[in-house]
Amino acid sequence: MDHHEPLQLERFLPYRLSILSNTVSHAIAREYQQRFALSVTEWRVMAILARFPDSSAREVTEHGALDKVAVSRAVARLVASGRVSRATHDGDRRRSVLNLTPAGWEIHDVVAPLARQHERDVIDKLSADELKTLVALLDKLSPV
Amino acid sequence: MDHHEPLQLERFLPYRLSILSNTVSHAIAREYQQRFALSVTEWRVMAILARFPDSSAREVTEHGALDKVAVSRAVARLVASGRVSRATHDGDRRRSVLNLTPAGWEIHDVVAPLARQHERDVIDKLSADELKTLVALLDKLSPV
DNA sequence: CTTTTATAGTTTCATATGTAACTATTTGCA
DNA sequence: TGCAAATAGTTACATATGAAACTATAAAAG
Repeated sequence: MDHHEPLQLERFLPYRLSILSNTVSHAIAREYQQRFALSVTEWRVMAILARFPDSSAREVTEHGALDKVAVSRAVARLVASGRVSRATHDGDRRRSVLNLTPAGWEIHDVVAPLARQHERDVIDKLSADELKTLVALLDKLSPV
Repeated sequence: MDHHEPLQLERFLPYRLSILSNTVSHAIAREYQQRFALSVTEWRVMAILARFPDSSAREVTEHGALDKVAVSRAVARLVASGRVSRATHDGDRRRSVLNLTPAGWEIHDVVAPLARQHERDVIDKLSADELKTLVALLDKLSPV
């Protein structure tokens, strides 16, 4: 009585996405991990603060779909290493106001182009139209 | 002299992929994590063994783009909990021959449909044509 | 007001993970 | 043969991560 139905992994979407995403993120991470002693989460927080200055920790978690504990820890390390400044929000003393410091921007300005180059390596496998289509499809799938 | 170029995260592909992938995988994992005391890696190994019986540990790492240490540990736990059997390969005593046990198949036959349902929840946001297109685009992007 | 409830963020603890070093076995080749 | 190099897998260590409990502050309700 053998009647199992294994997942067709090679066509299983969550699995495909996971492999692709990990491969790409990992490739980018290799470039900055040792060079700047920067974890993936730390870099992600920096990228979010570059794009959305004056964010609170919670806003960072929302922008990045990150865990709040992970953000708390990454921010602590980034503040300790002088890459991010932390102030208290006027009018709500629970909230933090986070920004890249000049040292943080310096790193950002090196890593961001590396990340862009890696993205380019990936998307160069697609035509302009295909890329447009892919982004549109991802928009449709996005939980947000 | 302020001339920084933050990544447009909301359009940055690696970032989009990572968020989507994490969100989907996490949603699936919630269902089996506590219920079967099964980690994500363990489930992934089980799914691979269901699809590719008699795999060695190395073959599992290749099919799943997983780390060999992660696989070694997951297999150890799965063998300990009686969900996977491990034999030695005839003719190469370094290699293991891994398979789901009946207990492993029982869990597989519960979790696989859950995973499929979650995939469906995601995919249902797309038309049949759109899904076809997405899979084709992912094929193009895939490192393998 | 002042008490309850919600929110921002941190800390603690147990577990997961990655890198590098290690063991065992096999293969290649002098 | 027999020894160097490669391969399968494990172990050890340091670090990362997630869930739950905790602190501090703010908002809402009575």
